[in-house]
Amino acid sequence: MPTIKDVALKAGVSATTVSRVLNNRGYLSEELKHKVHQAMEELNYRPNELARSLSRSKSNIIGLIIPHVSLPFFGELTSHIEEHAYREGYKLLLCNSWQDKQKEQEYIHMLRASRVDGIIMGSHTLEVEAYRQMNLPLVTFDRQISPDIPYVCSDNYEGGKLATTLLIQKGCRHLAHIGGHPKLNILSHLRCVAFEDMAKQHNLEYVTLHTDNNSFDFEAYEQLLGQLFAEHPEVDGIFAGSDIIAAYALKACRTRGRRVPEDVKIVGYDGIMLRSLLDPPITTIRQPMEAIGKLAVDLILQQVQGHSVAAAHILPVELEEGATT
Amino acid sequence: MPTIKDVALKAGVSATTVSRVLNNRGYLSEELKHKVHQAMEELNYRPNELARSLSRSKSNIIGLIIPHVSLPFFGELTSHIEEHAYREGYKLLLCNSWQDKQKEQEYIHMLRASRVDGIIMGSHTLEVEAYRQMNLPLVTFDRQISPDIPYVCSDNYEGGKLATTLLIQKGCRHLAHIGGHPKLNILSHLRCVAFEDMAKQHNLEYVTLHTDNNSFDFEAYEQLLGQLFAEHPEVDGIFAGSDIIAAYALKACRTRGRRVPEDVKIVGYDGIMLRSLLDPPITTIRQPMEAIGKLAVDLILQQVQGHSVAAAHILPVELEEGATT
DNA sequence: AGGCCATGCCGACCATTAAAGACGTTGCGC
DNA sequence: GCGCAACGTCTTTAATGGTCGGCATGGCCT
Repeated sequence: MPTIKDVALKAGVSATTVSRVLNNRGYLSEELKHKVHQAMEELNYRPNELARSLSRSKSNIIGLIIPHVSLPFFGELTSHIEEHAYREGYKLLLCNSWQDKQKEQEYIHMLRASRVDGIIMGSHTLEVEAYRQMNLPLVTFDRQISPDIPYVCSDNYEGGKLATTLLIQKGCRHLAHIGGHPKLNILSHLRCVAFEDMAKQHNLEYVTLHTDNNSFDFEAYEQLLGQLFAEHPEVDGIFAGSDIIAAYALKACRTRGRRVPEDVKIVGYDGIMLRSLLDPPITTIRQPMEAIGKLAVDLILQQVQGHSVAAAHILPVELEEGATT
Repeated sequence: MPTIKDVALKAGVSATTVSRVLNNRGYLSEELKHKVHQAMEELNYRPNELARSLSRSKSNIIGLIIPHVSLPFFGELTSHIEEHAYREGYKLLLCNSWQDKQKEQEYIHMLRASRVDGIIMGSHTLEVEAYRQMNLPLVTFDRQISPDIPYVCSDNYEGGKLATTLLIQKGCRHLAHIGGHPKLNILSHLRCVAFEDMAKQHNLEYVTLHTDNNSFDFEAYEQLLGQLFAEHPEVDGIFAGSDIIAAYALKACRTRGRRVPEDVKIVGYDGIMLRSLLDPPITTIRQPMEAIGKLAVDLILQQVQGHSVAAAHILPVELEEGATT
């Protein structure tokens, strides 16, 4: 790989001058620019980003820690984040935490050592102190860590309210909610809170089920649904914490001969693209994933530029009716 | 962020000694090691990977270019690649090419500029020359670019054969294949070739449909299936080029009142985890994704270490029967 | 005395950037 | 018409944070 010196030699100027042409800094004659550009092309030169990063103390890399890219929601979110980051001249270092405390901590260390300019956290298993200590631009998704760390999330409460209200309005009298995260500091838990509030408000019976570990285990979902139908056969309305869970609910209904939406109505959450391959299409609360991804990147960039940013960033959700209600 | 000098000062030794402790080089007394480690901990010191990379001319970063992480197959593959890379001390820079020529080229430039140690390509829209020019450890997935660039793929022909044979054996007489990539140099096209070979061998009628652009457009799949059922209502066996396409096929059958598997049988390809949320579970040809991911990483590492590697790496597939056959 | 062990010090090196300096030409004020 | 600053253009030097090799310096052991 040619270096700046090779270019300098070929163009008959000093390395600094090449650097100045690269960055368009200071006084540069047209002739010189041309000469240098030509030399760069002939050598197929690309400036070494490692050296640039070291010199400028800025890597233009954003670290992304999520539970797992292969989860549809996080896959889509990652796509959007990557796209906006790239558009702004940033690269994305991907880390799958598997929702594991130790992995998450290791990744944080690794990203700090790599001098990433900021970290977007979609996985949060650690204690508050661990995040505050890292002393780096940070944005979390769906968790409020402390008043000075910005977070992005969808309007979880409103989403839960919309979903539950729809079920009630469509005539459901025995409601159930199945969610993934029982932890209170995870904002998605507000979906559950809203569900319970609505059910109480309408004096309806309701059940709430959660996976006990903080994971995204597909088998756990199947088990939970089995449990739900065994213990509460009267349930006629399910608000699922994600579209994936909704898909399992749909499958569980079909297996047990419950017709959807006639006998049981189902509402999901997220609005992942893949729901289009389910049949019937599920009703869901759509999160604005693209906006979330863009905002997460922007909040990192603003912090990088030294601006202070607001803590709460709650984006609106939208009810999208399919054929399961 | 503290530097090696800060650690040296705190421990009362020279920076060289700290570097020696870091890299376990030369003679080091236990006492010294302890002293230095303590200083590092107290300062929460992490060596600057940018500086190390620059100095060693090795970044320990692998670039991954794929069409899109949010496609389930690539999401899962990415997960495995990331996991194995991390286990070997490598980081992963993620690039979604959107199957776009220009983006792919830009990403290649960017990754070279970032001095990644190697590139895993799961997206290939460019001409052969573009790949050969990059002069970097490279591994491609599902495409043979040239005899000296190693590639990893599943046994596409065998997979196509297994799928088609199963359909025939189960009594299908009017076969159809729906695939995504009509390009011949993409190895997954062999699935289609095997399909046609088998159909001919058994003297059966068959249709082959492809999306015309080289994309993964979900709507195109739906359209294609509509076309298939309109023009060839007699079709009773579908070999889909992916599980996603199979899911759409399933949906299309249901919409049109064709029972699966009684009237139409369906076999997919890939074996993505998400197929477990489909109902009925689809029969599929499972690619060993974890092995593919691991191998791709290993092939990069071997090249990094200067070993020459074999070109072809074809991993076995497995037929997994669900309830769509 | 010679060999091993443990550390320090110096400088080159990686590729690039930032700040300051050099140098010939002009223009301006007095 | 002389001194001096400004100007445009490029170069020199130092810094970024770490690695690495060589060489020097002791102390301890045999």
